[in-house]
Amino acid sequence: MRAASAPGAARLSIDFSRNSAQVARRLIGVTLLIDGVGGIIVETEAYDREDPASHSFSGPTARNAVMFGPPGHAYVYLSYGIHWCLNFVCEPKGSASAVLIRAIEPMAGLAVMRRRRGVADERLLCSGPGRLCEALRITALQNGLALDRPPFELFARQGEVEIVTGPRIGITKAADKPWRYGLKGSRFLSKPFKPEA
DNA sequence: TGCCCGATTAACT
DNA sequence: GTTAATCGGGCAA
Repeated sequence: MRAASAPGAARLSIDFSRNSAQVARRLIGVTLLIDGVGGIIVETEAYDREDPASHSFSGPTARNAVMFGPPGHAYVYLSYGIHWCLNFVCEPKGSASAVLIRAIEPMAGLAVMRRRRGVADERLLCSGPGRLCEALRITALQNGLALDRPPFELFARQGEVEIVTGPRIGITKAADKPWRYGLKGSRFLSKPFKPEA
């Protein structure tokens, strides 16, 4: 991955040559910008080909083709006929694994996001996969684009972050798998994590 | 070709 | 807590 462009910004330290669960964990705290609009990733979910809940479970199709391609690219799909969802494709290549970006903490372009979303509450701008795609204007146009060049920008997190895990949301298959990752205590999660036992 | 369902959200009761 | 909105993918016929 090439470093992000802004002067003085932390160099991107994550890569996608790992399985989706590891990438999902490492993405928490990373800053994602699209055309300069975005914020800190606070919630992700992992999917791979062995996973009955994954789009890639039944093999390659026109829709999920990007998942079977090289890592470090964006897989965007339409959910429930209404909402776009953004994923990052991971290694190992051919595993058709990806990480769903479920929520970000808005940091840049707040006014633009509010206009696109039609809501003023900061916590409702990007707290959910469909919401953040509307705020960042992600559509099928971004499907298949590389994440290491415009309009995408990724910045490594500043320090260590506390990460919580839990079952994924909105699925019926393999719903017990704890492949949801979140930034502990974040106010911008799409749903709270169950407190640790 | 038709039918069912979904990695969601917002507006209800 | 429940449900409508809304449409493309995937599978059966």
